Amino acid sequence: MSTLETRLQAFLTEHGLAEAELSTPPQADFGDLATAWPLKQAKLAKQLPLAIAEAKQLELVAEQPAWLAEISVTPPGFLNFRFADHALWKQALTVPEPTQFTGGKIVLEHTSVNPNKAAHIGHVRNGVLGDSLARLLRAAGRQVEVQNYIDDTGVQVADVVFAEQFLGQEPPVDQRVDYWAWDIYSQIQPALTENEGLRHQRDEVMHLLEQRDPVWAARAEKLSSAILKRQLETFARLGIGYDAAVFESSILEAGLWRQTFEALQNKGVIKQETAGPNAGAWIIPFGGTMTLEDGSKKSLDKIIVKSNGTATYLAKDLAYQLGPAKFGVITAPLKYNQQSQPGSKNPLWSSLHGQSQAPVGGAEETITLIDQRQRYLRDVLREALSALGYPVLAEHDQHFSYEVVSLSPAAARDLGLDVADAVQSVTMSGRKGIGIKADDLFDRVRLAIVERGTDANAADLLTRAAIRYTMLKVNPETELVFDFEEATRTTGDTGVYLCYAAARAQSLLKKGSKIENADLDSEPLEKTERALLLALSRTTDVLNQAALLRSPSLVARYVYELAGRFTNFYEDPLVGPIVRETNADIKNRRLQLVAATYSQLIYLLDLLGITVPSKM
RNA sequence: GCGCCUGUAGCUCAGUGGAUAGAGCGCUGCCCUCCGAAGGCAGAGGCCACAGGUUCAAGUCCUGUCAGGCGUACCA
Repeated sequence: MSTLETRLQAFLTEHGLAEAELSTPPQADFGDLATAWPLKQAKLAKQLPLAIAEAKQLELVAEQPAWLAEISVTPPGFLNFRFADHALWKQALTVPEPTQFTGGKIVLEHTSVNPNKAAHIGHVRNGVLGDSLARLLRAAGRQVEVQNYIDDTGVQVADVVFAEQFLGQEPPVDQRVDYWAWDIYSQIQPALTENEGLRHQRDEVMHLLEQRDPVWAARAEKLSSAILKRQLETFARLGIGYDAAVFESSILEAGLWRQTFEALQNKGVIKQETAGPNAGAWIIPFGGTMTLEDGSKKSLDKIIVKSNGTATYLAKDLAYQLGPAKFGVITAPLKYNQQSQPGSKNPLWSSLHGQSQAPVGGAEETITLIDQRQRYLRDVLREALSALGYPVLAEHDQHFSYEVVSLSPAAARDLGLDVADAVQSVTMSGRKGIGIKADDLFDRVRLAIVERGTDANAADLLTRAAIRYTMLKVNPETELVFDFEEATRTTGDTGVYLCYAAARAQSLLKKGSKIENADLDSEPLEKTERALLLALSRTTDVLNQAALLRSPSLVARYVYELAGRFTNFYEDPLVGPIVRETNADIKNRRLQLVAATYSQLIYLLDLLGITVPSKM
């Protein structure tokens, strides 16, 4: 069914206002939607905008459809439209559903935390955005496969495995392995920076991992598997699961990197430098140099294989992108094992020592969700795809970029850091061990919720709601300055408030008598009633916009608005208390509004991965 | 140097070229003998970083300046 907004747009197009853009008027009494079309036309038509508006008004009123109650004009030349209440009712009581998109499979990669440390709040932003985007795209009819890429052969894992040997430390039994690794990883960094010999040893470890040396590969696997297990549990607390875990080691073992390397050579995309600063390395030649502040010069070519023979992150990512897990233009077999995953009924296809075929990969389109620092690398990757002869695939690879999470000075001090007063925010750094671990945050948020007397099950769900909403309500391109006081808040513009609104609605429905065939138009609506009704009727339009822009944040902000409208209605002395209303028609229509609000809130919150506890 | 992102209330953030720039927190007052006070109402608080430009109309678009962050690493 077309929405009221699209019907109005079509109506205007029929009457020569094809370019009319609709917006919400600043005051509800002007109308439900308005256009400034007459103002735009004034110069072209050489008439006063008000005159144009009034002429157009007459023309439109002559053919005014039943679903429009009023077409009015306000200075200096706005055309305003008010929908008929019965049309709003019809729209609001229809289950919202975004327009269905067509297209092949989307492989959406998110989370992808290095399996060498505990997940921190920056990873949480990634996972929440990714999981919510997957839900939104699926609601809009797309087939989405969510992959978690496990970089188990990279330098970060090498660092911890090496540190484990070098520092002679074993993961203690009484401590979480991901927390232990977090500390070990940052502890080894200064030594690696200062001591070149040590660095060489570490590089040798990395080389052995890449060559799949049995001893070192086994060590790395033991560690990274244990850490990954913890990370999956962490994300499960937010209701985040995956369709597949694709391991870098399996990509190497399947020979995908070797094939990619050959293709890059054959197509002349890369070349080996014989002289200069990059001697011995394989590079994508961009040419040119840049001059640093100290006057020294640096090559702008991008290294694919280091002079010591190990591949860079970009190289392995290219093999992943081209291989069967994503676009599948390089067809070495990649096999999987089916596993259970925490907090999800769906199985997880894991490529680690995979043994069977699985319905993974074969993407028409890929979305890679990584923070904006990776922008340049994603651009280079797309350029390499193009150069290899896959310009269409390059276009079908999208980078969903978001800004990092940094720490407020208070949050940084909370970690024991010495922060100057003038500092605005503190960047997290895994290498320095500066950051807030996801589970630590969850525990603190949960504690704040439990302190209000919430039972365990509800507290878990509310924690999830609070965290997810915190990450979603902010525009992804805005740096998120994290603060404990704000994150643990249970009032105001929070996920808890959204759940509260839904819980109130549900409780009201339990107490109110059964909704019969109410005469919805028997008495005029109160202002807050109509504002709520109007919001309910707009939901499908908002979802369409959000799906088109691939913006879960848009949904999040709209849910807050909807919850606010409901609260205004609920608290309105002209409306409540509803269950004591004596006029049956009015009571029933109000309960009808509550029912619609409740089902829409549940539906929208589910798109955000938020489940409302029935009691809180 | 070059490239990308961001400058909106004390703080954290919303804001389709359109009408009187919004929310939460914090601050000041109110409101539970009535449907869940994790709520609501009212108030104070804004040269929308700055300067030009485009436009009937600019927080929004363009140019420049300033400030912050990030990238431009044989780290991912």
